[in-house]
Amino acid sequence: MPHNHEELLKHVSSEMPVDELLQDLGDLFKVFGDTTRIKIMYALHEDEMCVCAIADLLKMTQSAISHQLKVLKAANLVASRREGKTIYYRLADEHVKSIIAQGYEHITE
Amino acid sequence: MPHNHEELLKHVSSEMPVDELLQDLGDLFKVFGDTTRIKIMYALHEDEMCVCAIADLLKMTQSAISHQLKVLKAANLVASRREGKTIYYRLADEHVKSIIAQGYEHITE
DNA sequence: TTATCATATGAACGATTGCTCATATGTTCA
DNA sequence: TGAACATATGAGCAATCGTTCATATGATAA
Repeated sequence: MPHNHEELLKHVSSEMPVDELLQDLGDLFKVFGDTTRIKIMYALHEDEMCVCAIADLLKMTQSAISHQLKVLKAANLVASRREGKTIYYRLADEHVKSIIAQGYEHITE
Repeated sequence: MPHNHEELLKHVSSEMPVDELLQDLGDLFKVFGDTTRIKIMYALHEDEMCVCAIADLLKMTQSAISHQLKVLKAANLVASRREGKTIYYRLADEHVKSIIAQGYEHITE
């Protein structure tokens, strides 16, 4: 007969956040889970940059960068301001830096 | 003529980590970027659990959980110990908790 | 207005991902 | 040894993802 975890499950499931929140958490980290987006966030670490500067820096097309900035913005990880034709992007808040910093710590042990 | 960012790019690129590290960072967060894996890590937040208990908790097949645990283990996010037929998984270190906590803070503002 | 620069966006395509299903491996106990 | 349990794994498939390409939108200056 398979073994029993009723008590454990009762306790653990009472501590689990609701599904919607866990889904949102996954969706947030999914945004961090791409090298291009990580690079963009790293580039914005110190100062705002315009789209074409980011594209130059990463040696990628303007379109690809623009698509990814949209993803980052939808997740509230970057914000932007317009100045004439140019649009400058910056990190939206300090969470971005601390999440990346924690990840960095993990992989560099 | 397109506008110029030479100075900015020179500075920013000097501050960028090497590509391999940025790739590793992306790969790490990719692991966090799935609801099933987030749930598993949350379940292990307080105590170790065996595979079938996790499967019961999440109402998913043993196979699906086992596949995901392999991913988590490859990323050094969980560790395991055997006790007879049963294998117990636990969080590998405190980084898991702090990364999730930072993400949690971000989405709950 | 027209030309040019900066950025955004939609469709399409190849690559990756997460699950299922079937089966293999490993452990215990009779 | 054989049966039952716990877990792992490989193949296959649908769904998602990230890029490219073509084109649209928006702003500025002549």
